[in-house]
Amino acid sequence: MALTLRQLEIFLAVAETGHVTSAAKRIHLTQSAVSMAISEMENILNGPLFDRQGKKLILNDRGRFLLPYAREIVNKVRNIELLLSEPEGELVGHLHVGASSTIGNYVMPYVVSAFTREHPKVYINLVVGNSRQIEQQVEEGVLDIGFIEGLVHSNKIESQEWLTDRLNIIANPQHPLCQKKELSVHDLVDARWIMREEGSGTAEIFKNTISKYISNFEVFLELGHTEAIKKAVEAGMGLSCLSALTVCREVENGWLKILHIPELEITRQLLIIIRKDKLKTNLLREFISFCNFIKDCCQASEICLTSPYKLLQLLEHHQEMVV
Amino acid sequence: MALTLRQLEIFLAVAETGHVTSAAKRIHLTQSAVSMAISEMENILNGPLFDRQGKKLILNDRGRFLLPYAREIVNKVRNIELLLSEPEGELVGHLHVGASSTIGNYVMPYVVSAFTREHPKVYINLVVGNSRQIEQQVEEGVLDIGFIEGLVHSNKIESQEWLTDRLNIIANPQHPLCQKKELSVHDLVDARWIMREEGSGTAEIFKNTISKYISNFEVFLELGHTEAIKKAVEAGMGLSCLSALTVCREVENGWLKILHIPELEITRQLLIIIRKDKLKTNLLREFISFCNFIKDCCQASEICLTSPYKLLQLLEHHQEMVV
DNA sequence: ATATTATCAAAAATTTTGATTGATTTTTTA
DNA sequence: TAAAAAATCAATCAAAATTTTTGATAATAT
Repeated sequence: MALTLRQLEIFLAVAETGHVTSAAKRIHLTQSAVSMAISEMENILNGPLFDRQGKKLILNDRGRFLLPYAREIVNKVRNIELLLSEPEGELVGHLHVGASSTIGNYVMPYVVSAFTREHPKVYINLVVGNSRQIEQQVEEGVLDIGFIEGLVHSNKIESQEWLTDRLNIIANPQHPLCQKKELSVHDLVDARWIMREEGSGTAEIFKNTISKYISNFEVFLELGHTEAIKKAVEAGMGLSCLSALTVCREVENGWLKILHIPELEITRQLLIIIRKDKLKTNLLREFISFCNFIKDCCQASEICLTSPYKLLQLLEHHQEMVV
Repeated sequence: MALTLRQLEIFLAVAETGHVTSAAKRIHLTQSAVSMAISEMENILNGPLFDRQGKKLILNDRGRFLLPYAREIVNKVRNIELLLSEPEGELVGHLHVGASSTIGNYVMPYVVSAFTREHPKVYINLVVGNSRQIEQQVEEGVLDIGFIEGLVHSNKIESQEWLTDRLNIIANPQHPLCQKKELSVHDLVDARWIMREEGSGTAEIFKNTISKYISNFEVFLELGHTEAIKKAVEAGMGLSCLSALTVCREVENGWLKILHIPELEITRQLLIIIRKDKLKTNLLREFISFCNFIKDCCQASEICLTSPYKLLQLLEHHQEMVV
């Protein structure tokens, strides 16, 4: 690669003015520097780019061919410099975000879409996996930031508390237990349970907790997907226990009902995780503060992010605060 | 305009290798020059482009944002240089050609050797992969041209039809079915099938097609390599279905026989793919026209490229036409 | 006669190198 | 298994090499 950007710039100036001297003035160089740069280019490209008509330099076919490319390339580099070097300017960048399954499927899509709506030049790549995988990829540096349930294992990672998730026991609204007020664990003895299969963190926590109260606790049906479980519960096949984040929309619409049982009020902390030694770019800092804002709002208003619409409401609020 | 093309090149090398030292080797600079160039860029762009993890340099969001632009710009300038600096006369250059497995193993070697025989100063690097990989590398600009079976996914790529491939059902010549004239699908009910294992495009197409006619279609033996399958069929272990390109030599020599079954006449289009915005150098243009010539000849004469010798015959014909 | 381009050697700026330092990773040893 | 030693790597600095730019001059066109 022998051509330089400088040469392309000089070429543009000459092509556009048609004169070496005026081009030199335009880009604050001496006439001699411009002349030499052009002949160097013609050397590199193995042939002339201009027809010399007396004192004028007029593009020949090769020069005409080069012109649009030179323009495009120079413009592109200028744009990039502007975008990346302006610290106060518009936010740009490619952020790699990871989230565990529940967060990744039920929360992050809204967060990501709201954030990119505010910062259209930002591209966010959302990776969904289990908490272990996400943590590992954050540690490796593949991901800039991760959102997980549960604990952090690596000592290279720092975490901060994000939203609090609640495990809800859900039932079809026509279910007999929904009619009763003041439920207790003992009302659940004869219930049929529909749960995620072995390996789900949510299911495990719930089984451990309820086993303390109900000795012969047994799962009636195991399903592989959260959505399938909700459908089964809606259909009245039994009860289940799922993250509030995954069921709040159905609850709002009255398709499912939550059974409040004092002994089984299980909450768990969602965490934001980042490598300790990670240098926070503007973009990353901004994204974190955006997430923290969402956290504050959710805590204050007990709102659950059931729709992009709700998040947008929060955002307007955010805008006001910024202004 | 502070950034230079050199810096972008260096940035690419570091981003792609993840290390300063290996990047330096790749572009024939010292470790120190590379290190300084990167920090100079980070200066110009007012912030880091990499996370330093011990000895590794991993792109951060700003670096990832820059990467595709850097690639594009560097590629563009390289293309322009190549194109404009190419002298008339003897063809020279390094062509990067990719081909999917069948084409790459059974067709391209002949094409490449014939082409370089005509143009001894040309070096061709032939990469074999699956169609997906080849397409991606053509899109990235790693490959100048690709040859694939199946469809193009990227909208940055233009394709043109090349040879037509046929799936042939093959049998040992002593196989009872070879004695019969006028075969139909129903004659295959009791056949033993030897196929490529799960994941082979060819095997998949065939299974889908024959399942329409034979309900309990079952594979008797799965093997990992095309050559192994041919050997097994030659040994009389059963029938198989393979691309005509891979079996035509054995068929010509009488080691295998093709069973023609009207319902199972499966053909598929082989494609030549190139980035839409690729500047075609003399070399690339010449290579494409060479491939098109081969296509025309194969269509006209129903010849299958079973040997370098046959291709040479075609070439003599080509020479005549040129002269 | 004036203005302009091309060319040359000298000056200025920049890129690259070689050597060194400090950190991290891998291998060896206890 | 843990500690010590060796090897590897990135960053930094000053010197060297290279490239770019200048100032002066010759050649050419209006």
